[in-house]
Amino acid sequence: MTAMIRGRPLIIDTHRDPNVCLHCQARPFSVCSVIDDADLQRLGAAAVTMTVQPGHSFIQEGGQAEHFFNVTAGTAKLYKLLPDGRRQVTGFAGVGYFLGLAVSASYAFSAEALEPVQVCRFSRAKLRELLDDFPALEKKLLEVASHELVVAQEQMLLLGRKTARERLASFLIARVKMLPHCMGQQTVATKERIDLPMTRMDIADYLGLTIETVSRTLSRLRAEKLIEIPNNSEIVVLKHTALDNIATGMT
Amino acid sequence: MTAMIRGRPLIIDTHRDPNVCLHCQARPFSVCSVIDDADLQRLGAAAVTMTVQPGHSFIQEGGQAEHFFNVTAGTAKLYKLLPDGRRQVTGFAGVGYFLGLAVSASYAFSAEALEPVQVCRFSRAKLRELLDDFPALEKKLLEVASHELVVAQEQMLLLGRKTARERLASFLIARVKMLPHCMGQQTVATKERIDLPMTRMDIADYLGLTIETVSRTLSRLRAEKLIEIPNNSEIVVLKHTALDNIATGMT
DNA sequence: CGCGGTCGTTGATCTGGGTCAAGGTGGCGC
DNA sequence: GCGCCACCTTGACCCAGATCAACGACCGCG
Repeated sequence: MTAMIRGRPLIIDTHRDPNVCLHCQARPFSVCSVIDDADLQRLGAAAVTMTVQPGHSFIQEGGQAEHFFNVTAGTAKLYKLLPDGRRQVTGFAGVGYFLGLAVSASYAFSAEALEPVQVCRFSRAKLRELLDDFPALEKKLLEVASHELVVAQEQMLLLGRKTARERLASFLIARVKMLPHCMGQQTVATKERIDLPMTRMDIADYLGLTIETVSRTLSRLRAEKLIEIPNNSEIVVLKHTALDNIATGMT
Repeated sequence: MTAMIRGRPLIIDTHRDPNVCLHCQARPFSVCSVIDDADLQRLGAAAVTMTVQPGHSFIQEGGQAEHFFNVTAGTAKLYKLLPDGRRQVTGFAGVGYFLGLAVSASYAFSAEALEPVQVCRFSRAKLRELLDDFPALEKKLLEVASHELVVAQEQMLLLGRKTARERLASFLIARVKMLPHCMGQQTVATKERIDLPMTRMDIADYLGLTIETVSRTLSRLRAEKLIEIPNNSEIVVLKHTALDNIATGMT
């Protein structure tokens, strides 16, 4: 059982149920989905679960890359810094996200919890063992990495060539697409509610903008009745297709 | 032997030496390096070699992703387009570069030859077979993909947060780093000659700038005696460390 | 309930890099 | 050799988004 001690950055869970993985709600969304139920105990034995409090980091850019992580709850931001403090958020890691793929000796980015984050931590050596024993896991990781690459290229297009308006629209549409798919018909006017665990500053650093531009642009989209902003951590997409057209540069 | 027919975009080599891979000069730089000499014939049999003339594409964004490619000679640019023609070059693929990692049904980017490019082409099915038979190859691909991800994150930092001057400096330093390492001592004043197979337009599209800004910024670096520009396809780095400081935002 | 602090919004102004425009340059074919 | 054409450079001006500044909204705490 995980001890939930407030005020400490990391809480490492020492008394583990050998069947944690079997009941893990993150499994269907993560690389662990390729491991059979029968083998899950091996996986569980190799991992340590950790809780990271908001604002605290569990990966530091440039630090020794000794571990791999799998997010099982919450959201973290991944970012790189320049010496003078300029920040680029390279992504947000939600449930199921696999972190630490960088094979070099040190991490290429930092990871900081936005909400209380729970992760499974694997040592480099343990992961290697698992990969040798479960080729399906290695295949899955290659698949995940390939997908990440596609996403990264899309983000390069955004950062290099899109306007502020297009960047915000792209961000909102991407967030809508990662909502648990509702089964009902998708109409043009369907209300889609997005949860934003990150601040405006994080969004700005993700989109290569300033906080003021993010704020102004969202205000304008609201004035145009494309979105609603019920509160700072929620946005409702009112006109999905219109926003999608803006996102893809068709407006 | 490869027929070198000018004026056609793609030349597919049909009469192949079963030992092409054994003598391939690109092997040490490519994923093929993990395959034993004894198994190289299998690899060679699975591949078709192709020559692509400058200006011609061998991968189209959105097209059916049926093949994987390994560059064995020349350089290609990889890019994504917006509907109105805005372009983002996501990378340059030189000798040894493995292309097509995207596991989805269609390619996420286009690839166009800058110089005559030679590639080995594998069908999706053949590659899958090879991956199943040579786990080392799969490991290597995961390693390559992970490295690509690190590079992509670095490029996001560049596109999102660096100034034009820092972008050009980063580009030049990255090019210097991929030169065949000369064994001599690296001094601050060491002349390092970079070959640029791409146009200023390609560089601009890679760095998220316009052609004019690239030109102006290079002129300024030349005026400051940090670089020399003997001709349009070559740049000599005169002050590596000064340029490196600019690249990393320390100036 | 008031206070301080963080986060977000909005307005005024500034500027790095984009846009528009006008040459320069060099390689290639005839 | 000469002219064409693609590529590059340089200058003048402009604008999207950054910067600077002020204020508002919300929340936890004493």
